[in-house]
Amino acid sequence: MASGGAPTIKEVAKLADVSVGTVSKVLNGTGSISAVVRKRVEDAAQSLGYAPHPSARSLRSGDTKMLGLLVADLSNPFFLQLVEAIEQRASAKGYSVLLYNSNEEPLREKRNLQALAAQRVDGVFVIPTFDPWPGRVVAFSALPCPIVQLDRILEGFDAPSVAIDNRMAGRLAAQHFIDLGHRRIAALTGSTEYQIARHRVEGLRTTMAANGLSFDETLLVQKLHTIDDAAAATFDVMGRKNPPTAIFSGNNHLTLGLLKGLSELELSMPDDVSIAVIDELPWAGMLAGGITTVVQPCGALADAALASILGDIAGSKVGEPRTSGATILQPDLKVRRSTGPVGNR
Amino acid sequence: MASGGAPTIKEVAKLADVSVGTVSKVLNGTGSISAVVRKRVEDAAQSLGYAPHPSARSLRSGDTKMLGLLVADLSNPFFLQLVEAIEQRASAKGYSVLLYNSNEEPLREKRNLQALAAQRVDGVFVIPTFDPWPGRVVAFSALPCPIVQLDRILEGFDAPSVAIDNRMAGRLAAQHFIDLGHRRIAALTGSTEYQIARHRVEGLRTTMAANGLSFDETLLVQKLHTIDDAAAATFDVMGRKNPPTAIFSGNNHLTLGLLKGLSELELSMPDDVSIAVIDELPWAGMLAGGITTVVQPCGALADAALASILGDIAGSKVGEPRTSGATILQPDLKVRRSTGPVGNR
DNA sequence: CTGAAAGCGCTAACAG
DNA sequence: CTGTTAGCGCTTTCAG
Repeated sequence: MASGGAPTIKEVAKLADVSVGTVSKVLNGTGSISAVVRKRVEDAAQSLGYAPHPSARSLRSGDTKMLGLLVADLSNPFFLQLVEAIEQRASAKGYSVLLYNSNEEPLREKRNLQALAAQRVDGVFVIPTFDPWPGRVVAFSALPCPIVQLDRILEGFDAPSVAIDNRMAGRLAAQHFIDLGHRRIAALTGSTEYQIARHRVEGLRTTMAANGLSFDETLLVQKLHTIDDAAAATFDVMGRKNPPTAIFSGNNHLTLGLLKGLSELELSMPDDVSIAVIDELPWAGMLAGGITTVVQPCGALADAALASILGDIAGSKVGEPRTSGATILQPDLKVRRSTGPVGNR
Repeated sequence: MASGGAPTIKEVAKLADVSVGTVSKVLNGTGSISAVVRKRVEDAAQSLGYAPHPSARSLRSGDTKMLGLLVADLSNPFFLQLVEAIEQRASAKGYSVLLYNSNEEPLREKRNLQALAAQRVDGVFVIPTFDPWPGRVVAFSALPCPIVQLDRILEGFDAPSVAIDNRMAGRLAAQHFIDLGHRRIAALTGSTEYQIARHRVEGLRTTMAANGLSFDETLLVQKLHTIDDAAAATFDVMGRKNPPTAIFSGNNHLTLGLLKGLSELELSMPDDVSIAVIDELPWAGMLAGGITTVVQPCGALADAALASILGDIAGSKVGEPRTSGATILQPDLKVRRSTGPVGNR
């Protein structure tokens, strides 16, 4: 065995009896090369199993063909779907994905960002953690590459973003409930200090109002965080003398608590109460009939995010300013058997 | 603004009024440097926000500080937990993780492997897809870096592996059932052409035998793949004149089908039937009482896998042969309320 | 159309 | 102890 490591462009050149420059041109399709030489080079590269050394390529060309993916919480099924969709599309475009999970820990997000910044990736997708850390927006802004925010949009961070119309998400659920005759609707939601939760609740409210209904504010349970929070809230509202006939859950996490609460109360859907939630729980199909869900178009979100990054990458070459538009896609209501007409009680 | 790009070692050298070699030594802790110079260099690097260019570093040193993670199916909650555990540990050791999802598609695994091979990562974790593709073992063996197989072990692929004792997993479940008085035990399992499923069933069988019981082979439903397969199998066995009092599910996927089947049959656990399954479903807590589960020690698996890779990386420097031992860890039975004593029917 | 050579940023040998 | 220098493998002018 002659050489220990992987074949270099030099060896290809020697085998094809041309210069390294020529090999590079052939393999990159730059410059003009005669057919015979092209063939010789391609054969030589093929027979040696040559692949260009990424570090050497990057060092010259300045790009890395890698994209960073900074996820607030991998165990959130919705974020995971986003990760899957992005990985697939990035791969198809010839990019590799560097994955960082923040696990909803601000400190971890900070460290991940530092690691990412040192990596010289060509672009970054970020789903920010819920809780901020000091200097976060500044740190994100200082990234020397295109960045796109997904789902959660940071206040004051002027970078492109891709998310759904969260007001519409609330509206779809509310209208569905109303169409089924529900009037007493409860809502479980996170802290409305954050845009997402606020918009979702706004959607509920405006749709109720548009139908001439007023939202019973005592049935709006906010600032819920943990699964147990949501379960407790479920206990609370369903235990009142005049309980709601329908419950809305504002995210994946709270839905788990809602289901847990209902299960412990031995209430069944939709007979005892109708529920509609935001974000698909992939395994909810095991519940007979499934759960009526406002689903986000993960594929389209990933497409838009990747387009934003790649457009920015191309744009940066001609010195264009970083685009910072907000892409807003529409969610979709999937009606399943957790919701039914009111009044069988 | 003077320079457009990120600061280089040269600029640090100029600012600190030393040579680039000295800067390199200070920053890498190699060679011996006087305290004053060290301080000057560190300050200069600090104030410029200098971070070494990874491509340049890699080109010289030959390593990339990146690890590849080739996952059969990201949407499998168990694999996802493994990914989370590995990412966390790799990050802590200063490695970045390149993620590739095969989505159980052999072709995608093949393409991912090619991409990975071209990336010159320092090591690879692989959870192979269930179905093979022509030349798979050869392709994996040709990787020019340490590799470790996780969970699924490829027949004929002589590389280090980390997995649990799958026979023990079957034994734990069987013994638990038997202790509760169950005698008619059904099992849902994948194709026993694969080691994992085979070992799990073996564990069931030997434990039954050790307790003087014989396994009713008509209650062993093999070659199940989809969720609907498992649901149909559940319908089948529970619909017999003499149905089982307990059901075992061999993996995450089949558990979903089992739950779906039971839900549609309106059978409840553990009153109508006890169930015990392999692999945690993170969201199963919403089912009142949870599901009795044989859990795999994800953290320990990740630790072992990383140690194997890093050990191999260190080893390869002194020219040691690639270690190819199989690390086998023990699973753990978490008893919850889906199992109960037999005979309340 | 093809070859020669510079140099991306860094590390490691070798001089001093 | 510190500086100088030769490349790592590749792309890209610039000559021919």
